[in-house]
Amino acid sequence: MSAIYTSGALEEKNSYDGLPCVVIPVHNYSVGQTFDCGQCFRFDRVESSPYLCEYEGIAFGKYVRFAQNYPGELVIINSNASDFEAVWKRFLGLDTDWEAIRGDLMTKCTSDSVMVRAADLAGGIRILRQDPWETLCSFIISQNNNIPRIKKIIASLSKNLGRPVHCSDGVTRYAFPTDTELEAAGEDMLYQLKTGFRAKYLYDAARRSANGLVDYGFIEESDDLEECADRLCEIKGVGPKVAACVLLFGFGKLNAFPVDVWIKRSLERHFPCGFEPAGLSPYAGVAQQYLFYYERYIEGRS
DNA sequence: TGCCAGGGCGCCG
DNA sequence: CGGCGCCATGGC
Repeated sequence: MSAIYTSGALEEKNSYDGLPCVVIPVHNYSVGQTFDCGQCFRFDRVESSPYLCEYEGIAFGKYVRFAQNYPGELVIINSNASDFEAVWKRFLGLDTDWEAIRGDLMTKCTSDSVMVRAADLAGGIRILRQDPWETLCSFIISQNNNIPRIKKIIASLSKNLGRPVHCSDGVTRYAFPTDTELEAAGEDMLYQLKTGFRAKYLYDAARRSANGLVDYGFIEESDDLEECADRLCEIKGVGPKVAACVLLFGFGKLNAFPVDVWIKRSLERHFPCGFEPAGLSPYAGVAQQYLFYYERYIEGRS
C-alpha cells in the first residue's frame, strides 16, 4: 500500500461552518507539526475549531484551512476536488511518499541517535512547497529574528501592501505582496513596516525579482544545490542559511540543509565530533526539519 | 537591563 | 578564510 495520496480517493463535503471541503486519506500526517515547525509563517491555529487541530491562512492568494482529528485523515476547508488537484496537493507535498523518506533517513542513523528520536517525534511534518517569492521574503525577514515577530511583520506587509482577499467566511484577509508591489512600496515604506535593517534587503530582492533578475526557472530545474544557492546569494541580505530555506521550503529541494542557531546548538550538543549532512543525502533537509522541531519541542517552543 | 531570535555584511587580521 | 561587531525590534 502506497503512502502517496492517489487521485480519486478524496471525498467532497461541507465543513462544520458550511464551507465546501475535501477529506483526504493520509498516513502519519500532522497538521500541527507541519504548520508550526517554522517553515511557514502565514498560518494560525484556529482555537475555536471542533477539530483537534486546525490551521488557517492564505497561500497562493487563496484562503484555506487545514484540519484533522487523527493522523490518517486531512480535511481541507474552503476547497474542492479540482482546487485540491491544482493547488493544495503540491503545496502540501501529497505527491511525495514521506514515510519512505522518513524510513530512509532512519536507516542511515544509529537507533540511539537523536535523529531517530527526532524523526519519531516529528514524523508528521511535511515539507511544504510554498511560493518561492514569498518564501524568499519570509526568510530574509527571519534573519536575527524570532518566529512570532516574523509572522507579525509578514502579516503587516500583507495587510499594507498586498491584494485583499475577500474570504468566504466574510473576513477580508490579504495576500502576500508580489515583487512588483513590494518594489513599488519603496524601501522607506518597508522600513516603516518594522522590517528594520532588513528593509534594504527586501527592497533589493523585490527590485531584482520584479525585473527578471532572479532566475526561478533555472533554480526550479537544477539539481545543483550550490549553484542554486549562489544565484539566490546574489540578492543582498541572502546568505547560505536563507538560501537553503528558500530551496527547501520554496523549491522542494529536500537535500538543502539550513543551519540556524537551533541546528548549530543541536549539532554541537549531539555530534561533538562533527556532523556531515551529506550522510543523509538526498533528504538531509527533511532530517534537518525533524531536528529543528525536536530541539524547539524539548526547549518548550519559544 | 541585558540577552536572544530560522543571519548577513563589512572589516579586520 | 575565520572571527567579530553591528544591524532594528520586541519579548522575556
